[in-house]
Amino acid sequence: MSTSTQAAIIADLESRRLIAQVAGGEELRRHLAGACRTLYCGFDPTAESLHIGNLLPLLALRRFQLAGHRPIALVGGATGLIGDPSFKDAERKLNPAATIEGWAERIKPQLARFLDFDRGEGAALLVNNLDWTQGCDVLDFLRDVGKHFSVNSMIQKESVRQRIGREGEGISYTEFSYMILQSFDFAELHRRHGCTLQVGGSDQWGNITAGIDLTRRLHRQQVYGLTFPLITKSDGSKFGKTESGTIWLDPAKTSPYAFYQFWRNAADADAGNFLRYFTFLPIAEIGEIERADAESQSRPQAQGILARETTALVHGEQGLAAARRITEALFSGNVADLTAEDLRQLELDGLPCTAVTAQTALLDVLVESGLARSRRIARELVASGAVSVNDQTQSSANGDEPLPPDLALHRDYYIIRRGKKNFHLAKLN
RNA sequence: GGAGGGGUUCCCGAGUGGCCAAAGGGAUCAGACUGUAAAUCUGACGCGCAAGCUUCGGUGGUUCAAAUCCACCCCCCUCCA
Repeated sequence: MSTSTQAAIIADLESRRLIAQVAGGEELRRHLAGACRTLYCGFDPTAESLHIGNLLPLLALRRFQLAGHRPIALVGGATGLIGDPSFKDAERKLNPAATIEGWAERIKPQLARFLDFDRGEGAALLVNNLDWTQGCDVLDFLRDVGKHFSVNSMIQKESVRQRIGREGEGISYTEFSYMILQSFDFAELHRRHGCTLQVGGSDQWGNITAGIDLTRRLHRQQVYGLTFPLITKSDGSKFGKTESGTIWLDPAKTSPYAFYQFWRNAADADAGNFLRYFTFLPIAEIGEIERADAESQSRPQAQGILARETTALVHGEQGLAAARRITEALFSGNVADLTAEDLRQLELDGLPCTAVTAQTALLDVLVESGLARSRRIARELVASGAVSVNDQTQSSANGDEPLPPDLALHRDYYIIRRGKKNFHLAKLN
């Protein structure tokens, strides 16, 4: 690995607009040049799977590794027990320790998937901060670590200020201590593995700088920090959520098809940035895509490329193939052309499927499939012409009728559609 | 422990005895226009085909009638100790 590559990581991140804040500035750039450095990013187990909000830092670790550095993915088995209060407007309820532990175990392989653990001096590491926090003696911790923190400066941090200053919500001592734990992680990773850089979302700035301070005080060593920008959407809505909720990385929770569709539906104004943030395409190529889309009067290419790249990254070529098969079948084809095999494959590929009988009324199919929340809503949808079965728009008259048997594709399947892009398979049995 | 302020439909937030399934905003859904985009416009948004039924932290009470009044309880916030 050449020197220039290792140093170029910062320029690459800059060109992708991935740098929000840097602790160390020019010094960090020099530090990264010419040697394989160790950096880390933490991921708390707050659910049974990571979600696309975690994708940006995860991919960044990979970018650093590709540039010749050594990434450490940290699972917050300990910090997950406490809960990060940063920019959260309310105290969160504690989950049982066993739950957190289970989540941590499920998250590990998701982290591992993006990193290379067999790469000589740059080989990635997967650690759990529970390993050095669990047996920690309270008195020792307060004396050796706590003494380095000033509550005065802790309450100044922007990340917790709203919880302390404003009316409405307070902050427990538990959550307030989170910063100390995360700081200790950084210092400990420096001691154990020579880690000199922590990266994270910009909401982590306060925790990262606190860790830099602690490492200096504890080990008299200069370490660095770098944060990524908060991902925003052009319309101001929250990134990473859809009607159906969070976009997870676990294919059992968000199918590759749903994942693909999420990206495919990115707004024009966001697509370019998302390509920079979430793919490894060269920056010049991304610029070219943007230029072409801006000039062309027809449908843009960016979203399709974005969806293919990200889906392949997270779900592999097989997942991508499945996602594209479903997309092809539903959006560009004539469903009548689908073979029995195709339909079976759609079900296997993860298109949601519900079993129905020859007696189930359309309204009930809509409710059972989750396409409508209640029969009353289902009725409304049908009345407004939002529901189609095998490409045939249904009218109110059909609501209480079962799906006509002669309409079943290959005697077995119906493709139920609500609105423009919500599809569901109904299987006759 | 003391004093004060609160808990309303997914969220924010009005409502202080009937006109309340409950204002307004947001989110969401659908339709129109499009390109599976954005913006815009229209409609829906507790459950029910309907009659009607079930909601306003919990329980019990007052009343012809309660989200609104009373009692007790639970939870949250602020300040003091």
